[in-house]
Amino acid sequence: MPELPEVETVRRALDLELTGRRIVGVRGSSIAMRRPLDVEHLTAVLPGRRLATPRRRGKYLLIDVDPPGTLLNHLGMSGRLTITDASAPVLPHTHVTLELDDGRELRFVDPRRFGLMVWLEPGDEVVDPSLAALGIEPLDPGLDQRLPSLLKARRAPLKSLLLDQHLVAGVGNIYAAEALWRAGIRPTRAGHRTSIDRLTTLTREVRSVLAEAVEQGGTTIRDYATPDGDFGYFAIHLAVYGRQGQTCLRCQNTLRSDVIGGRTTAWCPHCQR
DNA sequence: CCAGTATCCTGCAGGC
DNA sequence: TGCCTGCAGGATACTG
Repeated sequence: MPELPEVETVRRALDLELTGRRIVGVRGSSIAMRRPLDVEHLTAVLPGRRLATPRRRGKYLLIDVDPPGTLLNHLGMSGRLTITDASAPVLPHTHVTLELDDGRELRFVDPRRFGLMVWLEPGDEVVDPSLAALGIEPLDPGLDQRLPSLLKARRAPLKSLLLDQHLVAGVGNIYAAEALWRAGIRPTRAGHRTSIDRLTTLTREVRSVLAEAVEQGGTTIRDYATPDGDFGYFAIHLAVYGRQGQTCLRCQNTLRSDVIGGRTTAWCPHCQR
């Protein structure tokens, strides 16, 4: 579920709520996830350390602690992080709970187990295979300069290329569809058959749709980071995602949907060329 | 190297 | 009502 804006929103909420808190205990059970979850290991290393300001890379959350080390998290499709009082009921599929020194808990819930929570020693970050392979950070300067030529060099559909985390890190199925609609480009169009001008437009729309979504999440974050609440996910007003069969907001034609690279993609056949 | 497909897992909506 | 199927906002191993 979560794409870059949702992960960034969670990151900000964690920073606001938990930075400076000390971890006093870890609960959970080891289980197969995208990488094996090793709760014994987490229990061995985390207690006594304080939460520092978390970082984000693509859709990965890097929860730094002091003394230094990092809890690497990915929410997959169904993952959630919640801050609760210790007395709050434990949801099904709660895999890891960090007990904090103020009586609250940070819980990682992930029914589908496509997510990830692993410990990184200082220095592990640069060699971690997932992190090391990530492409451009879409909100960093340099995206405009680098992404169009990367897309131009590939023959796959632009929709698939936007989802490739090795090229640009953080775009998922929703925001890829939205950026293509904003740019007026059909999602099946091959990278190498698109002009650099249009790829530049697409690149700008990728950044703007992500930035807007982050902004919207950021403006309401305090309401969501309530002590017993989830961090909500924020979707900006969506023009195409999930709207197949409905009217295009730009040209009033009917939006359709196709499976591209195995992922359902809604788009407008009239104004996306 | 690149492009495309299968796969991991659970929950839920929709059809019968 | 219950059962079955397909699909879900992700990443990656594998095939050709």
